[in-house]
Amino acid sequence: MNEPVIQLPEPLGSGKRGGRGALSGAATQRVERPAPLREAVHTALIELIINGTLQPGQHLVELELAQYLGVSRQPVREALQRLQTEGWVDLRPAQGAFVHTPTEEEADQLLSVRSVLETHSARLAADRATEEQIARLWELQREGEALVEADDPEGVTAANAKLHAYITQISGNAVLAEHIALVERRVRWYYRPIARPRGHDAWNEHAELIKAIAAHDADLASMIMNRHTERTRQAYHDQRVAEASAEQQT
Amino acid sequence: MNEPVIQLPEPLGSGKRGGRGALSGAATQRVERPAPLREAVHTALIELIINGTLQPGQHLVELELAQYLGVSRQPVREALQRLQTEGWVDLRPAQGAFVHTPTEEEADQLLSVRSVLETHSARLAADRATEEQIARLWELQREGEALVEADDPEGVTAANAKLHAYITQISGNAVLAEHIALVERRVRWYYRPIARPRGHDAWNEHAELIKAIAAHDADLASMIMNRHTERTRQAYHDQRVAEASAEQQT
DNA sequence: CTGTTCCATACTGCATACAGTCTACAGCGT
DNA sequence: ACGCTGTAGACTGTATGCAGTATGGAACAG
Repeated sequence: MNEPVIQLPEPLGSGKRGGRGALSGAATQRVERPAPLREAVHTALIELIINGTLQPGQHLVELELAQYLGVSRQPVREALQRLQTEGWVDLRPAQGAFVHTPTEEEADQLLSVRSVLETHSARLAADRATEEQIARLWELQREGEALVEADDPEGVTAANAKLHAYITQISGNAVLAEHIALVERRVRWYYRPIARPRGHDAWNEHAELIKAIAAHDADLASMIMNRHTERTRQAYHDQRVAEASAEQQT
Repeated sequence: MNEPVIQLPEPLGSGKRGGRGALSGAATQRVERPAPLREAVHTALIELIINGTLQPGQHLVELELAQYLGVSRQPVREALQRLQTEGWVDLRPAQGAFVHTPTEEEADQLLSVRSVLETHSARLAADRATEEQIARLWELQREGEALVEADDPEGVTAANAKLHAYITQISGNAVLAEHIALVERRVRWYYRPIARPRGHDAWNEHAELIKAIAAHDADLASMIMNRHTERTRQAYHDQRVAEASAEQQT
């Protein structure tokens, strides 16, 4: 009825019935549990949603996904469960899974929550950062700046995520990190249609932030991060508005 | 091997094979989707974990749970998936589900995250609260105070949760509400062993908070909520310390 | 031509079946 | 006595089967 016409690099459950990963033989010293198929399916589906292969609102038929990914319905269902709690799909009883449709309001709320969490993370990071970690921050900063110069939006986005993730790591609060990661991925998705990341100014703000962390000035770091994330949120807003008015003129 | 010896009020999937809820017949105008079994299982398991029937570290054997709840392994597995992403259980590949073991560190991190989120929620609520909502807040406040007077710890805890939840609702940020709810339930669990909620002083703080919200003073409301949640965190800490030293003397 | 009813089909939700892996214990060797 | 190896049982991970419901379209009435 529908026609996904989606291409997969490799069939996830590669032939073998037992479905154990290809690396079963390599008996490295570590116990190295073979990752269950559901994990792979989960990852694959997020990727498909983020890159737009699976469009918002689209009905995800379990059997189709299963065949496409080369597994049975079972792992697919389990992955869908998790995707629902993470906000990627909506499970409507007796109807199945639908790719979640992000609303403008929800995007704003996500950015707001992210702002709060990241601000707290910056505060904690300023308290705890070691010299070594600060050095690493400057390293990430230089990498980011280089990518801005090279005008590589994809790279800049990745570098940005990396820097923020590292700050979160420094903060030493795993629960906080989990929640940020959850929000972060969804933001990245919502954000995608209007992709173009902020350039020089964002990274200037990063530099300020790192300075504050290096000085262990928690209040300042927190303040800068708050301003930083709120600006991203504003940029999102402006873009939407611009988009809307552009649409009017068409 | 193990002996859960747990008693269930009623068999979840009550006989009927199709497993549809008992309210299938009542054809009210609304479409009233029959809630899937996995939902019921999910709720039931959280309850069992919170009330201590399922102890931290315990191995959850799917078949046992299934039989106990009167369903098959399938809905149990799906519920476990969700429980994992929500932090209630750990799924070890090829070994199964184990009730998550809360560490002291993790509890502190959760309280910290909750504090940040609730603080933000209070700020937003102060901005948006309507007269009607404020009236409702005072109502909840009175209920809570009454329960404190009546020395009903269970009731106080519930009233507390209700008040906080309502503030979150007023804030109008659904994403924020989700995250708070996620953290909240785990906190309640971790907190349980040292249950006794703070009494009068907590509710005095609530009153101050509601006043600030009623005055639409976002900064003040935010400040009060921050102090309030941090105190709860401190209370948790003190209790742990007291416990530890008490144990020493034994 | 429009609106309604009925039916076929597709898909979900749940249950069951099967294959592979982990664990513990018995038996053997040292 | 102690450690190693082999084997049986238990449990997970995955696949398949089955019943019930939602949906779209055809047939029919107005």
